[in-house]
Amino acid sequence: MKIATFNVNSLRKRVGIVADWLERHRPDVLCLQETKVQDSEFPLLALASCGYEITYRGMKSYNGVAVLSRKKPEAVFHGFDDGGDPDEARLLRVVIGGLPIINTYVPQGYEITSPKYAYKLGWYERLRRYCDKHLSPDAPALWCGDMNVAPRPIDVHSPEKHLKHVCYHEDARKAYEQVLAWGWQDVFIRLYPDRQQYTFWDYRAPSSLEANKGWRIDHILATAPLAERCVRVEVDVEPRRAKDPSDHTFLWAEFSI
Amino acid sequence: MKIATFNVNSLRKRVGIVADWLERHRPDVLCLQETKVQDSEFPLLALASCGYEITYRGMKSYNGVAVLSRKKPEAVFHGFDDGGDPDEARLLRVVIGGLPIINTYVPQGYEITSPKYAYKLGWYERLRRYCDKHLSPDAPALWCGDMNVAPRPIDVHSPEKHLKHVCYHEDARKAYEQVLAWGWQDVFIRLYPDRQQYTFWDYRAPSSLEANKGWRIDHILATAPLAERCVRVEVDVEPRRAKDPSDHTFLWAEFSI
DNA sequence: GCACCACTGG
DNA sequence: CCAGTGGTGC
Repeated sequence: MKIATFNVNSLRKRVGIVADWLERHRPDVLCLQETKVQDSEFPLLALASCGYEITYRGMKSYNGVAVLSRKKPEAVFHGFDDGGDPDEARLLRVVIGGLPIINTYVPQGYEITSPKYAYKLGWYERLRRYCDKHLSPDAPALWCGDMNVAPRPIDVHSPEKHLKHVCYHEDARKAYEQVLAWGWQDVFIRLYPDRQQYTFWDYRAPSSLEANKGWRIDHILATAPLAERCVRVEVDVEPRRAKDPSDHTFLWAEFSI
Repeated sequence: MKIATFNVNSLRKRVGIVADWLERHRPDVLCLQETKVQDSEFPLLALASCGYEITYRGMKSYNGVAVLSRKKPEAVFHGFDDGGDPDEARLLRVVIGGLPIINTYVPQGYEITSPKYAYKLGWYERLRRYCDKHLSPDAPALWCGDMNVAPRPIDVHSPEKHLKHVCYHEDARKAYEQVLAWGWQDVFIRLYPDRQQYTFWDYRAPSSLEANKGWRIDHILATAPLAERCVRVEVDVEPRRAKDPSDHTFLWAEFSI
């Protein structure tokens, strides 16, 4: 079983990249973030020939998540159900062949002094409670997405420069780790604890890609019984080097199921 | 001698189309309108390999004219010199090998009830006086550009529907004809009085090109001694069918000199 | 840097 | 429909 995740940074702009990647890699499931498209504008037609079931929830301008799967999900859940703030099309949970899969686009947070950062930290707390409510750490489950957190120094270039960055600041890493403590294992770290491999390179730093100044902020996590069966995890850098790329690239994991 | 004109509708977006066309057609002179680029942003580098002298005057957002010529102009004049309103980078006169060439992007006029339309009509009056002042109808001279006037019924699809259109309204045609009366001959009409051939197809009408619902509003005119030597005039529709086209296409004329 | 938005212009 | 502008977000 092959699972992939990709922050597409506008699906309408990147539908060709996504279709090409699906053709070549044929994952069972692809989680997309930052589709940036309202449901009424979702490019279903351009993806139709790929042969994937498509589950999506978007809004105008910002955020938006989608799950493309070879099998039709038997259940679909949109957003948090905690009665709190709307989650702005950042969370999608599907169940496919009995396996729950959570796809998240976690708030970036802007600056550590910003209310947006407090919202990010709170979002992780809500997510921890969401896991408590809907999943069991003892049963197979997956959590994929753009977490906007680089969990370790190795996961960001020049970590010492980014101690106050919203994606590396202590509080953000702790908030993220608190969700992991529920029962998630990062399958990349599990298989390759010493490997440095980024998934995101900022458009703004002109040579960020050439100089490999990136961040590992997109992650695939699994509960213990599934994590044990993870046999391979890869970042495919090629789409980041393509014409008109997203600032992120694809991360995928293979499970012996 | 081959002379061409093209409303490029943003030179920065169309620099590839222009360079390709120059390579294939090698005109002696190409007049461009609606370059929509400030002089400081003019894409000189992207055009450098074509081997043309480049004369230009632009502004932010709107208008902008340029002349590309195989020979360096011995004189260059920007705008009207009548002490009136600034001409907004709509008029450029060069002298190349002794031949005066005027390149104009005539105001469109918006609506016939608009002050912009009055400005258009006045612009033609100023242009007539400009010809009086700087040129002789008895000496070779060229006037090329987007005139925003379809002079005859055959020059617009469904003329009866466009009687109040700023590019076909009686007053606009009269204002244009008053400049012609100074001593200009439309070389297209001169050679092919019955040919229907448009140079502009609106982006907004989705099938304007497929249904050939266009306008002939780009023109090449010559004074009598030069017009007599015009041997061929063509509209090249191909660039209008290219990817990311301008809404206009190239018009060119060949003179036996 | 590169998406998005709303707006203006033709 | 497709340019341009300025603004926001990451």
